[in-house]
Formats: sequence, C-alpha cells, structure tokens
Amino acid sequence: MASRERGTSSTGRPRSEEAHQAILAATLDLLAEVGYSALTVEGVAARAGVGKATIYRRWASKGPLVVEAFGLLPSFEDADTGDLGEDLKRMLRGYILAFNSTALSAVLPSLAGERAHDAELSKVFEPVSLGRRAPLLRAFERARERGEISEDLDLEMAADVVVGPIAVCLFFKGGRLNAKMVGPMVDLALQGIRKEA
Amino acid sequence: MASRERGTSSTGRPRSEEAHQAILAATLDLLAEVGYSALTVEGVAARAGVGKATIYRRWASKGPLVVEAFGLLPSFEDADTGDLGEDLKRMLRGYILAFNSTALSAVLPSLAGERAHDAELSKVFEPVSLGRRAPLLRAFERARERGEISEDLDLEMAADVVVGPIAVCLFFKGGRLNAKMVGPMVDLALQGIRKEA
Amino acid sequence: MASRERGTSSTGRPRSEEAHQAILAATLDLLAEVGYSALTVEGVAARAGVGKATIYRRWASKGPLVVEAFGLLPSFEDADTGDLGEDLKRMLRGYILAFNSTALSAVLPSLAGERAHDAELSKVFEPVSLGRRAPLLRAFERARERGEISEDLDLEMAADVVVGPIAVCLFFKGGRLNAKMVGPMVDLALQGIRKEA
Amino acid sequence: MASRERGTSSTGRPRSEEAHQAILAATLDLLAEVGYSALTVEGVAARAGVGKATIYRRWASKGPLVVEAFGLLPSFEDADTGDLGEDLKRMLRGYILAFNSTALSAVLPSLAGERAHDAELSKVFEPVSLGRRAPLLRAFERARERGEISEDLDLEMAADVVVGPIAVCLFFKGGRLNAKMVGPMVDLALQGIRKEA
DNA sequence: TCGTAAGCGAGACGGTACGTCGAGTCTTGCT
DNA sequence: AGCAAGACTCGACGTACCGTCTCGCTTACGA
Repeated sequence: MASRERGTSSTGRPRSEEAHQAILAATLDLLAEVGYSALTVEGVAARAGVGKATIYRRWASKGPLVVEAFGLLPSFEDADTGDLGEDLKRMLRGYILAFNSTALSAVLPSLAGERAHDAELSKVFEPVSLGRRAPLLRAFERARERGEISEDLDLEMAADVVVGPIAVCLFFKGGRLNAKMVGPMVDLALQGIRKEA
Repeated sequence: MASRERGTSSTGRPRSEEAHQAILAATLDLLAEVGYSALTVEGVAARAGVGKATIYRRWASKGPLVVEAFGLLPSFEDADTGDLGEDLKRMLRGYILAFNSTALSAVLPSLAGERAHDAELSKVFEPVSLGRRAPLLRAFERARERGEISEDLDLEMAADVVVGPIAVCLFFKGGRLNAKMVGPMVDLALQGIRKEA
Repeated sequence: MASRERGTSSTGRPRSEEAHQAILAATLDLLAEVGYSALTVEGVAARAGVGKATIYRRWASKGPLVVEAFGLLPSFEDADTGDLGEDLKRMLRGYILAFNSTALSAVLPSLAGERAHDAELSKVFEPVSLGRRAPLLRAFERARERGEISEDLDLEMAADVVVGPIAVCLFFKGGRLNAKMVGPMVDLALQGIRKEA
Repeated sequence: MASRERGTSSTGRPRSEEAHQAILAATLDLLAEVGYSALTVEGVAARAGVGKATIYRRWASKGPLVVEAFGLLPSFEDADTGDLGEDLKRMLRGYILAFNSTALSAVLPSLAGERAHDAELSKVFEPVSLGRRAPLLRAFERARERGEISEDLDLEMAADVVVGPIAVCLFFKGGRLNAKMVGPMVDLALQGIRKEA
C-alpha cells in the first residue's frame, strides 16, 4: 500500500495529483474516441490542460501511460454462488457489459496487440493483465474445493478455455460482444465438445 | 482470381509485378523486425528499393498493405485422420510451429489489435481472417458427419473454444506458444472442464 | 551566372524556387519585426506558408538562413565623382537611408553580435560581410590612383576609420543613424582630429 | 550607490549577498564559455548553485543580468601623459588586452547586437555603455585644454573616429583584436586620411 | 515506328507529432 | 521573507513520416 511515499525524501515542489488524474482521464477519453494507435501524447496534454513535459515526467511514453489508464478500467467482478457455471456466467456477463460501456473494448485489443513488439510495454502490461484474471481463477479454486472439478485439472488452462471464445470474438471477429452468448459458451466449455458417451 | 485485369483496358506501362512482390516481401521482413505500429511506408519503400508512390498506387495505406502481406503467411493446414481430436491436434501443432518460425507472431496480434479502431482495416481483414479458420471448421463438420459430436452443436463456438486458449496465450500472456500445450488443451476442450459424473 | 547547376545530376523532384523566395522574404519580414534572437524557424515557416522541413532542407539553422536573407539587403552603392570625400559622403548617405528604410538596422547588429559565439555563422557571414565593403575600398583605390591619398596608406584601416563612427553609433549609441552626420564625419576622418599646424 | 536599501523596510530574511555574487560570477563564466545567446538562466542557476527564483527575484530576465555582469568587466583605464596620441594609444592597448583576456569579447558584441531589438535591454545598457567611454572623452577634453585640438571639435565624434576601427574589427572582421594595430590606427585618426597639402 | 499514356525511382512538398529543452512562475519544507 | 529544489504551462527545437506532388526516365500498346 501507500504508493505515495517515494524513496527520496522528496524535495522541491511535489507533483500535482490533480494533473495526474486529469492526464489519466484524458487518456481514457481519447482512447475511447480514437484508439491506441491514433492517440497522441500531444492530444492527451491538450485535453488534460497540461504541458507535454508533465506527461513525460511521469511516463516514459504513451505505452505505460495507457497501461496505467487501462488499470483503472473495470475487470471481472467476483461472484460466488456455490456453482462454478453460475459464477462464470455472472462474471463474464458483467465483464461484457463493462466492455461495451467503457473504453475497454478500444483499449484492450490495442494494448494486447502492441505488446508483441514492445518489450517495455509488455513488462508493465503483464502484472496488470494477470491481476485482472484473478477473480476468474478464484472461482475455479472454489469449485475444486467443492469437488465440482477434478483435483488435478490445470486451472490456468481451464480459465483459458472459458474466456478463449471471448478473446477470439474480440480479436478475430471484430464483433461486438453480446452477453447472450455467455450461457451456451460456458456450458459448452464445462461439458465438453464431444458427445457424451 | 485474376486480380491482374483492371476495368479500364489498361493502356500505358503495366504495373511491375516485381515491384509488387518486393514490396510485400519487404513488408513481411519489417513486420517481423519492428512490428505493425513501428512499420512505416517509407521504410518499406526503402527496403523494397521502390518509390513511395509505387506503394500508394496499390494500397491506400499501410493497413491494407499489411493485410495482403499477412495473407501470404501460413495458416491451418488441414488434417483428416478420422478422429476429431487428432485432426485438431495436428492442425494446431502445425500452426504453432508456423507461428514461431514466421512473422505471424508479430503480425497477427498487431493487426488484430488495430482493427478495433480502424473500420477500413477491419473490413479488409475480415475475409482473410475468416478464410484462415476454414480448415478448422471443416474438421468439425467431418466430425459431425461421423457422429463424433452432437448434431445441433454450434461449430463456430466449438472452434472458438478450441483455439481460444491459444488466443489468450498470445494476447495476454505475452508468451511464446509451445506445441506441447496442444494435446491437453484439445483434450480438455473436447471432454469438458466439469468432472464427469 | 548559372548557379542553378548542381554537381549531382539532380534526381527527384527539384526544390521549389517559389518556396525558397517565400522563406527569404518571410525571414526579412520577421527580422525587421522581432529581430534575430526572437526569430524562430517555426515562425518563418508559418509566415512563408511552408513546412519546417523545407527550411531545414536548405539551411542548417537560422544563422545561415538569416545570412542569406541579409545578403539580399542593399549595401554601399558605388559613387565615382572624382573626389574621395564626395564619393564617401554619397555612399554613406545612401547607405544610411537604406539602413533606415529596410530591415538592415535590425539584422546587421544581430548578426554581427551573434557571430562572436558561433563559428559556423561567422564562416558564412564573413564573405558576405567583406563583399559589402568592396565599393568603399574601390573608392579609396581610385583616390590613391588620383594621388589624393598617400601611396603607402593602409586602405583597409582608412575604410575602418571612415565607417567606424557609424558602427559605434549603431552598436553603442543604440541610435538611429542620421544622414546629416555624414558630412562632418567624413571631413573629420579625412583631415584628422589634430589641429593643423 | 547603495543598492542595498529597498523602499520597504525589509522584514523577513535578507537577500543573500553570497548568492548575488555567485550568480554574477556564474554569468560571466558562462558568457565566456557559450556566449550571450546560448546562455540560459537555468544554466546560470545550476552553475551558481542557486534556485532559478533567486535569479528572477533580482533581475527581470537574462538581459539585465548580463548587463550587470558586463558592468564588472574592465573598461578603458585612464592615462594622462600630456599627449593626446599617447593617452589614446595607452588606453586602447590596455583595453584590447583586457578584451582578449576576459569575457569582454564574448559579451560586448552580443549585448550590442541584442539591444537593437530589445528596448528594455537597450535602456539598461545605455548608461553602462556611456560610462565606459568616459575616460576616453576626458582625454580629449584635456587635449582641448592644452590646445592640441580645435576648440570647436565635436569630441564625441572624434572619439568615435578613434575607436571606430576597433568596433569594425570586432563586428565585421570577426577577428581577434591585436594591440599592435593601435599605433598606426591612432596616428591615422589624428593626422587624417588625406595627404597633407 | 512512333506517339501517347501510364508506371517507375527519387525526392521535395505542406503537415503533424515526436521527445527535449528552456522560459518564467509556482509550491514545497527549511532557514 | 528568502532560500534550493523542482514541478508547473507554454512554446520552440530539429527529426521522422505522412500522403501528395513533380521530375526525368522507362516500358508497352495502338495508330
């Protein structure tokens, strides 16, 4: 906690928290409007009413700035109903709603696509990205404790199977995500594709 | 086919096929080296030994150029062994190998990420993207004919469940794809996550 | 005389003579308005309706640009009346008039002051500066041929003595130059300060 | 005189004389090193180990600061030998030596050049500039009292004729000043350019 | 066999954004 | 109050590409 303290005893004028927030807000605004690649630091500065130097003093480039802004966007909201299928359906439905009502749908693909070529960006994006998956994994852990799923199931992989179709829609079908698809999708992942013997 | 004919009966010097190929090759080279967002038309022209106008005469911008170059990269290679699981495993393993040995791993995330903000790009990317999934869907169709899977299964969704984990790895785990993960992954998708009663 | 040929066989689009002139004109305008040190390349580009790169393609920095613009301003206009004093008075009067009616009074001190710290500027300024003195020296040479002045007089130094007071006014008295001062000034320099025996 | 008193009776901590001197010294240092136009207040503050505000509290901008620093540099040192020519030669020789061994040669042209466009700077530079000429004019006054020069000679103009060549060298010949040129120069100015009848 | 029409490499064009620097001002906590 | 430190907004720097536009020069076809 308390990320406010800095190692050095902080001499000179302290950085303006107000400017910090204005920059992040402007970044989210613009991301939603024009997307990652068309986002310019100059534009963010203008929108935030801030000098460019004030941005570069805090973030090395637009990548980390966008990652921090991204971190403010909603993620999975944990749901604990006692049933894995129900938990997953609630979480995914909530996520899709958040997706369609915030800059998420504009930011996430951009960031994910960019990290492939930008080691620096990848490094700062990693923990944020993992942190957002945590509620999902917790649902699987609870299911394991309840005996709903096999003891030696790879939970990471299971989570990937569940959210995978959303990723595919997002990146390859260009399409708007629809909360209605969640039910069948989760059912299919839980029961398996192959016909039950 | 035959993209060579143009509506107008083509008087004057014909476009150089040599230049065309050089441009696409240079594009793939540079995509692998620097990624989509750092790729510049100027750089492609220089690498291909071509004037910028020669590029803009054929492609409106870097988006469509990259999409066309992307279309040259390998996709799923159909495998028909008589068993859905085996088909899928072979296709995915082959794909992952292609992925790690060509510019694919650099190009695909970039393009997929960019399309979210670029309607034009999205439009040209769509058919290419769908075409590449076709072998996968065919395998499912064969399995349905063989009775391996339920008659009323949504094949699109099933395909998404199978390749989903790969997409997740690619976009969110920054990770190199490993052909070894394919076996358990396909098995899990086919049998389902929930413990069999 | 044919300064248009360039050593290299000049491939690509040729540089726009129109832009060249617009830039020099804008430079002179702005020099007269704001002076050398407040002159910005950005401002020149805007005034000339030209991109910054078009300026930097021709001149390495604002120094050489200003020097070239300076070279367009009027200098001494030769006068040959058969009398050294009369020649000098006419030339200096004409020069002072030019001085007060063009950007000269703004440009010359700035450039002269700047060259002290800028070797590059000094180098390009040198020939221009010397060229402008030439008519003055020619008047002294004619006077020597006529026997008006001693055979072994250092003409350079004599020229300096004549124009020196103008330089002093210009740099240290901040003052507007007045054509009326020319007569007594030239007389004093020609006859000497010390009372004639 | 006594610039220490301020109108208000000065409550609070008094201004540090130490900082004042450090700033002026740093200014002279940097002027000699990089010249007027490349001199930055930021640089002066850093060199002097002082906050920028401490400089702006005393001087409105770099112009007046430099003028004050300039005032610390040596000027003509009066010489009274009973002969005008000798007085002038001694003074000018001394001045040239000072010129070549201090920041003078860097500061003087810059300031003189800048004042043309900067009314504020011109205003503060004026008295300093005039004050420095005073010893020169006194020599002429003594010569007039001794009858060496005509009663109705314009002393200002005479002084300009004598120092003019130095100014010309300084501003237009880019050149280092050489004490050897003083003798002939003064002689020429005193005796006149025109051959004696 | 030639003229005409388009494509070609090269590179300049007017722009926009980059990331940096300094100007002059404004907090901090300390003296 | 002044001090050093350093963040603030602003604006210019010089560079890199954008997508467009001449240049002088190939090609190829159709008259």
